[in-house]
Order: sequence, then structure tokens, then C-alpha cells
Amino acid sequence: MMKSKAKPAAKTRIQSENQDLILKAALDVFSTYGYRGATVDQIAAKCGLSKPNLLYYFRRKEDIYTAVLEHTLTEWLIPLRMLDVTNDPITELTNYISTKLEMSHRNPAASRLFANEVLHGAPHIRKFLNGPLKDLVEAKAAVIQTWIEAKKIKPVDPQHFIFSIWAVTQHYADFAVQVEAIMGPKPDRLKTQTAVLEILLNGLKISP
Amino acid sequence: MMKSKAKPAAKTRIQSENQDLILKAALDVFSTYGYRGATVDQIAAKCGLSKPNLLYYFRRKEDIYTAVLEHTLTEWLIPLRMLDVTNDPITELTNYISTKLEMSHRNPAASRLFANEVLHGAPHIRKFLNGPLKDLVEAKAAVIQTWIEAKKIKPVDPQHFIFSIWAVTQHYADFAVQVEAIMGPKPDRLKTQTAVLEILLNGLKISP
DNA sequence: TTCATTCTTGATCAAATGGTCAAGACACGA
DNA sequence: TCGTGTCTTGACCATTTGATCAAGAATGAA
Repeated sequence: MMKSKAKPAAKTRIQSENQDLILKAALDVFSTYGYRGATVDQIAAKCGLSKPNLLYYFRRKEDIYTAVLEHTLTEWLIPLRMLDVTNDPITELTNYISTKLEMSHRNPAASRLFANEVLHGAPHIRKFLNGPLKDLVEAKAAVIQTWIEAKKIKPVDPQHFIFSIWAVTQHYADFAVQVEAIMGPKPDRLKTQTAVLEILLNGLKISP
Repeated sequence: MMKSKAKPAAKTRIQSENQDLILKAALDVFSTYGYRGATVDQIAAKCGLSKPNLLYYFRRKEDIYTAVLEHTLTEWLIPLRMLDVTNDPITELTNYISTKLEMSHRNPAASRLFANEVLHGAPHIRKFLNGPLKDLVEAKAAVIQTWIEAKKIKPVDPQHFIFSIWAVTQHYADFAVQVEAIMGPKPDRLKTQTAVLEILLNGLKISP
């Protein structure tokens, strides 16, 4: 007898459990080895499923990659969305930068997955970059511009300022190996946060 | 009759010409597709040599990669080495940041090659990071520290400041696709330079 | 020109890898 | 317990790809 549920493929318990397992393992493997460097066998081994079983849930390797990438992207922009023009800019930006640093520390794999994708020309997320991302950045650049016109912060190019925040905060995830080679293992997170906030907000020129 | 030259393998004209061709093509291909993503066939095709011929000059794929990576690393640190404690800090740092931006623009492939290597755990250049790079950064951090103690610049953590410069400048090469998706193609280089210098040197807090 | 050395490549191999399939094991509502 | 649909997998396939090799072509010093 046909299952009563219609097309929209309701998930069984086993389905959601295993898809979750797969996505977790895939994030790990893809972020470490890149898309081409990762193998389906690796992902399968990491989550304790057989390769054919994994390909039962995601028909192609690329489907796994796309799924884990999209899952990552949605969370990635939440902090930026929260930038609120009605609040104090220094408070808001301090909070945004701190949150980004925190995210990079808590989930460096996600940061690296995204970095790797963009580094190689963003073949899977071009539309995301040109659409939702561009729109969001323009909206938030407008927020920063508002603060500038209210003379609450110095006149800096808002878009480039957003790029700088991304660059610096994600650097601590994407280039962690380099950072640790230079600073020693487990660099002091508080020091890092203080330094990054100091640099991005205050610069280093002695005030005239 | 034996060639008069001894072991140290003197290069013939053809050798240096072809090795040069190969390294140029390899930089392109490796930086675009990553180590695992790049194929020997691609590199061979790009420089117009047959695959066996390419493997006549570099026995293994990894040898090509190592060669092009080392070739890149040596040039990469030249600007930082030039940071001179006896000069004016703002002049020196402005110059360093501008040069790094310039390099990222002129040779984004080199930046991406390096980024990709570090992103994936720097398996081929661990020793370089722990040795020469660490030493150089410590030396130049000391230079910045000297400027701080002379009250010529604000007290920022020198190492984190160097990281920030790297992060922001290389961002424009490594994440070029993203930058162009948001700012449109061919972003104004002068505007970028002005903004980056403004952010890293001045910050955006209104002076008290 | 001679000829030892260097350079070049078509053919080929073995391993890795994405993906398929049919058959069987299991879950769970009736 | 039964039976249908879901889940699992060993075996297998086709392609890609790094690497080899033997044989031939080009080079250039004497």
C-alpha cells in the first residue's frame, strides 16, 4: 500500500539521523581536503556508513557538497543581518566583529569550506554571491553610511570596511596553521579579540 | 664522450626554458584548482608539452608543486623584510600595505596558491612556517614594538597587526570573486588602497 | 659530419575513485 | 506476525589520473 504522504518526501527518523551524520562528516572532510581532494569513501568512513549507503542519501558527491555548503551559508550571514542602524555603531560593530571571531573559532571548518569555495572561483555559489550576499552587503553598507553621515564614525568606505572585518576575522580560522606556527599553539583568544578590535576600530595612528 | 661537467647538473638552454614554462603553467593550474584538483595533463596542455615530457623534467606531480610553491614563497616575504625601523613608521607601513596590495593584484595566483596550501594545513611548508616565517615575523614585530615604545604609533599587538595586514591585503586576491560579485567587476584599485590604508592605520572611531 | 647526450612521446599500466545494481536486512504500521 | 516500503551493502564497472618505458628525434660539441 502506498504511504499516505504525498511527494514532498517526508523524512523518516533514520533519514534525518543519517543525513545529519553525513553532513557533519562531509563538512569536516571537504573543509580539510577541498572538493576535489575529498573522497566519498573518506566521508563514508568518517560517519560509519558504507559508500553505497551514503550514495543512497545523496546520489552524487556534488550533492553532498552543495548541501553542506548551503547549510553553512545560511548561518554564516546571520550576524551581519543583525547590524542595527538604530543602535550605537561602536557597540554594534564591536559586537559584530566579536561574533565573527567567535564563529571562526568555534567552527573553523565552516570558514575553510567557504574560503576554499571562493578561492577556487565559487563555482557552486556564484548566484548566492551575486544575489543575496550582494544585497545584504549593500544594505549593511547603507547602515554604516548612515552612521558616517551622522558623524558617529569616521568616513570609511563601508563595503571595504565590511571586507576588512571578514578578512581579519576569517583569517584566524582559515590561516590557523600559520597563526599557530608564529604565535605558538592555542593563541590567547582574548588577546586576539582585543587586538583585532583595537586595529579595526582604532587604527594605530597617534591622534593629531 | 662524457660531458665535462660534473654532477651538479648544469642546465641546458632547453631545460631552463621548459622548466620555466612548466612552473608558469603549474602556478596557474595549481592556484585555480588546488593540488588535488590540478592534473598533470592540464599543466602539460597549458604549456604545450606532452605529459611524459613534463614528467621528464619533474619526476612527480608533487615535485612540480613543491617547486612552484618554493619559488613563490621566496618572493612573498621580500616586502616585509624591507620594513626598516629607522624610518618613519607611518611611511613604512603605508608602503608595506600598498606593496602587498599591489602584489595581490599583480599576481593573485601566487596569493591563492599560498592560501590554498595553508588552508589545507600547510602539509608542504610546515617547516617554512615554523622556521623562517616565524623568525621574520618576530623580528618585524620587534620593529613595530620599537615604534610603539618610541610613542610613534599606538600600542597595538605587533603580531596581530601583521596578521591583519596580511588578511586584508590578500583578501583582495583570494576572495576576488566575492569582492567583484559585490563591488562589480574591476573594482577601483585606488579606492581600495585608500580604504584599506584608512582602515588599518586610522580605524574609524572618532577621536575623543 | 659524427655521435653521445639530451629531449620527446605513443602506448601502456596500476591505483584511485565516483557511481551502479541487485539482493538481502531491517523497521514499523496494520 | 505479516508485508510493504525503507535501508544497507558486497561486488562490480568505467573513467580518470599519476607514472613508466622503450624507441625514436633533436641537439650540439668535436
